Amino acid sequence: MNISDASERSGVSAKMIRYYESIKLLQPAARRDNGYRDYGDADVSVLQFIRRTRDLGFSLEEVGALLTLWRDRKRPSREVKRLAEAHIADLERRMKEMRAVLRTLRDLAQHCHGDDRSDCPILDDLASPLSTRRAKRRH
Amino acid sequence: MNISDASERSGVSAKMIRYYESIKLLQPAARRDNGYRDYGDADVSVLQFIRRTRDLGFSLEEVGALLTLWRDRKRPSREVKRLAEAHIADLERRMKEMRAVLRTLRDLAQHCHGDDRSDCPILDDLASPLSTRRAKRRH
DNA sequence: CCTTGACCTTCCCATTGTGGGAAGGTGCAA
DNA sequence: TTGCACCTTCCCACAATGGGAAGGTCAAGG
Repeated sequence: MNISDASERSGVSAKMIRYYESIKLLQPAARRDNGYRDYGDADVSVLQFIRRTRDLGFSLEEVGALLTLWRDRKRPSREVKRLAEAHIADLERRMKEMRAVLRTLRDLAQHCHGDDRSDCPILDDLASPLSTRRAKRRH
Repeated sequence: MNISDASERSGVSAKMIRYYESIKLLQPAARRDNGYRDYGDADVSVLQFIRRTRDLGFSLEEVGALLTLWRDRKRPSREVKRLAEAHIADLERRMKEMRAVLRTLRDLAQHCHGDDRSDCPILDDLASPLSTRRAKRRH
């Protein structure tokens, strides 16, 4: 099948399919006489694997590692799990940061009148965060 | 003061200070005779504002808008609040997505032996997500 | 006075993952 | 034959940041 059919079936854009091939995440696709790339069901499966893995937030580098493990019938599941857990830890770290940011933002927004008046605790904080503000003192 | 002092005091790298100037987020800095950029305390304040705003996850475009509002003594706080709340909504949306992803990943990792054996529910799911898997049927 | 090291300047390149679009070839249907 | 929908490669752009080269400047110490 043509690239656009593979794209439709896998949910990966044609552009990205070509890109993945160019960075060697994918084996070079078979070509028809006219130079068109030609895909089979197995290729679509690989593309779906990539799509799913990307959707779970893995980087393309990690996708590559997972693909290799997937293809290796003798892989130790330990390695897959290790990759997954590293990624989980990364997401958890980022979530934690976002939670802290959200807490701050909600707090600031809550205290802002949000009307025609110009005084605004949000801007006040951006200019001089509460966390760094303290009683005046001489240096 | 020189750029590296401004950098140190604001927590914004010299590289980024020049970049912010180049994209017009910052007014062109004053120059000494030798061509060196010259910063004062007010400039450092602006840089700190940017740093803080970036730390809260606003894009440079949003930082620009907030800077403009900050400078405008007659701004309505409504506009600041609107920006903040849009950003909050964005973060909430992303957190929600991440939570869903994390749920899935934790679930998969939990069921993976993580030993020498090759069978692995993580790879199984990537290849064919549970959510799309159903009883065999003919097409 | 000269050297050395720490600054400064601009300019280009790389990153990550994706999309847009141009220029040119191909295949199929009316 | 014409037209349209494909396909190909190639270059550009994005967001925000860092690395590093090539060359100018300044201050301290010999």
